Amino acid sequence: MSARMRLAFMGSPDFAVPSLAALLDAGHEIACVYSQPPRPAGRGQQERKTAVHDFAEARGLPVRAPKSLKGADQHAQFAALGLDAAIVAAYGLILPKPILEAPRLGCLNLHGSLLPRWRGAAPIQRAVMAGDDVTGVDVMQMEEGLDTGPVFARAQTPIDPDDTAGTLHDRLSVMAARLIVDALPEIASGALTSRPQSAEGVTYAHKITAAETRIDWAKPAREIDRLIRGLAPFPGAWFMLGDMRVKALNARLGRGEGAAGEALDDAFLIACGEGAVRITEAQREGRAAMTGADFLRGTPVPAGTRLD
RNA sequence: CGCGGGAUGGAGCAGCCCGGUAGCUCGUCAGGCUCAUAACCUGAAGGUCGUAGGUUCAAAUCCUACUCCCGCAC
Repeated sequence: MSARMRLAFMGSPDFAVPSLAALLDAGHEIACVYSQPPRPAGRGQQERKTAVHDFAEARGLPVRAPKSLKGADQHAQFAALGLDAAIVAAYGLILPKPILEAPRLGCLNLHGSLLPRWRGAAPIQRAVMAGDDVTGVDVMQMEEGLDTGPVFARAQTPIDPDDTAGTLHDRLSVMAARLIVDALPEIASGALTSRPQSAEGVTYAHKITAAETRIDWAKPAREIDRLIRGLAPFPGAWFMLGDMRVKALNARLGRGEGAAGEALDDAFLIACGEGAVRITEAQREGRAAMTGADFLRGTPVPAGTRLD
């Protein structure tokens, strides 16, 4: 049994939950959980706690949800925890230098890409959208730069043609959990040392903007297929079917040529600027997501239909 | 109380405005045909139309409250 360490866990969305759970299961002491503050979100603008926040409370862990970590107060409170290390996973806040340096081993970040590729906010989605054939998770020593720190350990996984950001996200979050639990004792003992990131191959995974989620059927099928899978299940790539907004939540490359946006058969094969894609999962506004076949049963899209 | 859509046999939907025998596309089961690359034909089973009230001779359909789900916005 490895040494029990005193940690802080800093994370917000679903991605981070398995890691927190794994650290607890491994017997580490989680002195405090940091998460983004609850915000009005979802329907009705209800205040919602983050996934990590909910999980931490359910496990009886103390939670802090400051709007920012700037300021001497925050620094002092954090330092007072007397940590061995802080594990950071998709926290969503910049950590100032005093925070980074407070724990004995500093702050370790779990990042969903093979650094230095896809530094930043949306690495998983960007990897799928770019058509990468492999990705992974890294554990790195955090520094002041954005995901620039030296890497301790990494786990890789191929991106399959039917992967979506969602399937990849789930896989990577589990991989991240295993990775940090395995690496932590070795980092503490010095058995594992970090390597600086390569200066080459640096890319930034910018946040997804609303503008890029609309499908432009004039683009090549290859790109549209990746866009659909990269934005699924959230926020979803979409198009207009008449005056109805429809999200395409999964797709695969198909065969065929035609006017961009034209349905080439009755089974959701849509012509793109070059080639065609078959939509295999879709969601109409106000309705639940469903398979392409189910969607078509209630909302036929006969050959010749034009999508926008 | 941010805006909006939805809840109808196992799945996806129509019907609701203009109350009056519950329909479509599938699936399932049985039989036939026969080989199909999300086959075809015939027949059958399966629904308290989200919940609770109200109006009415009569409510899936009109009114009220409630529950759950989803899209946008964030």
